[in-house]
Amino acid sequence: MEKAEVSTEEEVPIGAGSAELRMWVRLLACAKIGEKQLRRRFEDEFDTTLPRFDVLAALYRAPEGLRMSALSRALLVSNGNVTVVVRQLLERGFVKSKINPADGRSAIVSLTPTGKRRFVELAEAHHRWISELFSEVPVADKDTLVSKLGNLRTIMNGPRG
Amino acid sequence: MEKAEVSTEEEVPIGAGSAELRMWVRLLACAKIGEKQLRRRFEDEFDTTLPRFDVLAALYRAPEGLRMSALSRALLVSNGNVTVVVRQLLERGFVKSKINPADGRSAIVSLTPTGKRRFVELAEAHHRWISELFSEVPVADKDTLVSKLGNLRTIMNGPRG
DNA sequence: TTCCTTTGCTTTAAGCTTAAAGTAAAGGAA
DNA sequence: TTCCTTTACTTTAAGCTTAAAGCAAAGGAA
Repeated sequence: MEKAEVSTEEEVPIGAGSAELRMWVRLLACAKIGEKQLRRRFEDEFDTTLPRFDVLAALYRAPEGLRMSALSRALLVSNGNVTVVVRQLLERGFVKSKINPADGRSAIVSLTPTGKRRFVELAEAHHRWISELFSEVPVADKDTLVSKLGNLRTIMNGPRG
Repeated sequence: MEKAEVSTEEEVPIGAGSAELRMWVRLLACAKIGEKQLRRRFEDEFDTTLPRFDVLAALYRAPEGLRMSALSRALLVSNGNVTVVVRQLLERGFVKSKINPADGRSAIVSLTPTGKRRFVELAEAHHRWISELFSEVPVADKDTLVSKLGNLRTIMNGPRG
């Protein structure tokens, strides 16, 4: 075969000229490339993962602890996923969990002293990797991207978010 | 309840003032929000997944077919992953695979006529969802982001990519 | 030919992720 | 009290993803 006419309107990659589509494809590519690097480095240098780091980071910013559902919302992942990742951190002694005295259904998760030290260690490396990854980006571009991506996120978080 | 919200950044954690870090956090948040929406819609409306769509898209742009390793490179995923997703599409009759006559180790994967029609259908919906998702973004911002994200991707794909 | 190395792909083990179903506490209403 | 609904979380089934190990063809070298 090899021929098999396409017949359906557009011959060339559908929607190739759309600014929205090109913006999305590029955004996604950047995110994937960066995530891939960070994943590999967390694995190689610290034997941990990005999701675990994300949980530690959220808890570091909340010294009083967070409920599971707050973690889920903050990290944009499902409840079930938080359960899994928090359990791994519990097993490693980086977080602790206690029943919410005000509501027997919910737990309050927070960092242990070991977990705090661990996060500081990971965060320094993380920051270093990010700086390195973007070291060749012109300062003006970084500022533009910080600003425009901030607006974009706000819009994407909107009603149809 | 209702309290316990976490601002996803600038709470004064480590490296809070860094433009690189803020850029990265925002980029990642946008990508996650968008992916979540697309995943749900592909599932709800077409009973398929984003990775399958990505493979169809790559093959649609290569009428002569692609080798597994070319797919892997194009989609930024591992070889093993391509094996899995291509198998699912084979089972559904959307792609076909033949041994590369020039090299008995490699296969050439390409769309079937059914697969072409399927992709056109999915791509139209995909384009519609993206347009909708970004409909409130000012045109100037879209253009800026297309441009700056293009540069960013080039840099990230660089030597330490 | 026989060996060795490289290359292309598949399989496997482990971990991430989600939606949906399940469990259980909370908070009322009757 | 008993029942009902909501809320918080966990479990499960299914699928994505990777790195590493494995297999087999290709392409030489001896």
